Amino acid sequence: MPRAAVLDFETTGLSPDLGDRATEIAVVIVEAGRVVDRYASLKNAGVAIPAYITEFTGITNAMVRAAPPAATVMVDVHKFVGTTPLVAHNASFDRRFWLAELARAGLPAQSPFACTMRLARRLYPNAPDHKLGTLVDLHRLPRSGASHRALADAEMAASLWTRMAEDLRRVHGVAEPTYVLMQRLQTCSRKGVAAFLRREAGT
DNA sequence: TGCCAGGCCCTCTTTAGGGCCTT
Repeated sequence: MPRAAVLDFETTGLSPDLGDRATEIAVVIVEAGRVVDRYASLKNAGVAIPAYITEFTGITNAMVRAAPPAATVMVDVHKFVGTTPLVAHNASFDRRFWLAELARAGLPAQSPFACTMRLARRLYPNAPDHKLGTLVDLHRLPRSGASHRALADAEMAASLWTRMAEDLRRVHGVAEPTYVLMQRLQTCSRKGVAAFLRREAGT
């Protein structure tokens, strides 16, 4: 399995277009099915965190006030990720914040995104739902740290990504489940998944 | 003025609507 950077943001809300900001970021680098590096930091974006968000994530205004400036963190994490392709659970959410936070810091965004939620909907259509926590429990993957904190959620998404690559190999007979293959799989129609997998397995 | 996410994905669809998922 090729190198991938699994990303998770905690934020003040759902939309950077409405002024929401990232309060924490974590990136877990996976390579050959193993975690080989980690980055995590709270970020001081100079905005207040709504009480319901603090209740949800455990991240307080005092915690982000003591954190490095948002731009500093983005410079660091941008360097950390480099050209490694990105992965996130419900990537459309993290991608919007990734682009918005990089733009605010004056940094270019080049990495592609793959989405563990879209992949899971195709590989595990009968799961009770496709929330990250449900899928982690379904596959009995480890839960480390507090849910709804960036590093714990990034670790869980990384475990899920690795598990999906394993399942492509072991269950579906795909010899080499590359990042690009998984990115293509996530855009298959539901009816097209079986044919795609048969084609990739050469059967 | 008042309201406010957005993209995916299914279906009783495509001249649309509503649930899911992220914080």
